[in-house]
Amino acid sequence: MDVKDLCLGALSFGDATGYDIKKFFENTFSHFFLAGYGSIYPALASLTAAGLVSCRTLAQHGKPDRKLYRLTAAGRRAFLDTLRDTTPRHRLKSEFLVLLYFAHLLAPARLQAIVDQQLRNFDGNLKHIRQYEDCCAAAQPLSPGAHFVCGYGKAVMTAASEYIRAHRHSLLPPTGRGAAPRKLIQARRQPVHTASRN
Amino acid sequence: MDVKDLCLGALSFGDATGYDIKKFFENTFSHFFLAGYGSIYPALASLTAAGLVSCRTLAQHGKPDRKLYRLTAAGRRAFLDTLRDTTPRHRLKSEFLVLLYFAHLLAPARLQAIVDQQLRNFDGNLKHIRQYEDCCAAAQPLSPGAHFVCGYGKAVMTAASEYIRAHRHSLLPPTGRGAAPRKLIQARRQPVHTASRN
DNA sequence: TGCCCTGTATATCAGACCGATATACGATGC
DNA sequence: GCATCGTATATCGGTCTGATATACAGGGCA
Repeated sequence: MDVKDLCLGALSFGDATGYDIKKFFENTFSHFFLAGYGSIYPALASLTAAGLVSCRTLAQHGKPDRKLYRLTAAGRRAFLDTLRDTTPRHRLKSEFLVLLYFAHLLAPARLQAIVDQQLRNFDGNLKHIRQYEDCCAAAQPLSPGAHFVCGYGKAVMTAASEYIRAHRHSLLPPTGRGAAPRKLIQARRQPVHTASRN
Repeated sequence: MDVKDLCLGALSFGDATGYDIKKFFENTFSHFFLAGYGSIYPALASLTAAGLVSCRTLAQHGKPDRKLYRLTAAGRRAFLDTLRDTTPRHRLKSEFLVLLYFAHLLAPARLQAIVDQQLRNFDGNLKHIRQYEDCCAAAQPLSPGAHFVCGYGKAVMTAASEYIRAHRHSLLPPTGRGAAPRKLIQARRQPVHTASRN
């Protein structure tokens, strides 16, 4: 199950350009799967070469041509095969937790900043899911699958936030009154720099 | 923050071989960061070339030589810099949730098998974390960071399991008595095939 | 008017990562 | 006697990541 398969899945809901597909991933899969243009465009080229999608080019004034992709019969079959045969993985990669594992090497202010930032990220993601649900539900009821994965995201991120809020204090040194804690590492104001994921 | 940095972190607890480092990742970071030999050995080679770790070779009878790596002063500094400067990411990649999003294209039996397997995976991971805590705590108390990330893993995976158990029924078609649900995709017995991650 | 930023839309590229595979041998299990 | 597991190294093709390039329309703003 790679980006190619995900593109087939996105196209199973209707024709789309690479740009649209990325939008779809961001709206729909943001909390459990993301792909950048660097994955999507090569994937679409490869799918076209394999005859799993067809492509027609729509000229535009000024802007680059839109390339509208459509699932072929073979593509639809290939996607169903993937759904049937994939052994699904489920994997977290968290530099946030790595950093906290090394809490003993972090300055308290830095630690607090990291934790606060992660809580804000969870809040943002939760808000995004709620908006997605509301916005889609306005058009037509969410499919059971979509509803389930949104609920999953909300449940897990809410639990994560609660755990962090309840236990963040345990990461700080015991703060023995006056026992000035050595500053191991200076905290540094960080530009909020969200990775671009082009 | 890449595998190189994680290797520096692992070596901050003492000298180790590439093999040891992988074991360390599996024991300690399994639920939020994993790296295979294909990442670790090149990383160690590159760190050695950069002077951030030193390496001495211990001959063995029969088996390949052990290459024991040690953090240099420069390596320790580089690691602390990374801890101070990294903007931590936190990212889930779940084919499991992708599959469930497309529940409408899955045969009910397949759906059940996927969900059951994921619940077993969570159970296994939870057991692993508990064992790690018990086993380490026997030697010396867990560091606050280690304790926190273990608790995080347990909280999140418990919440995920509970959510799945509570809502899995919503993924099945409304099962109108006798309204034989079309079998869209046959379920297929899968060899339990856990990815090797060499 | 000029300037910058955002949104639409394509695409490439170096570097990192993933998972499979190869090699080798001792010990353990059946 | 043979298979499997654990120790220990390493490479490799294929994929993914994140930065960057190009190009123009439209809106905000001074």
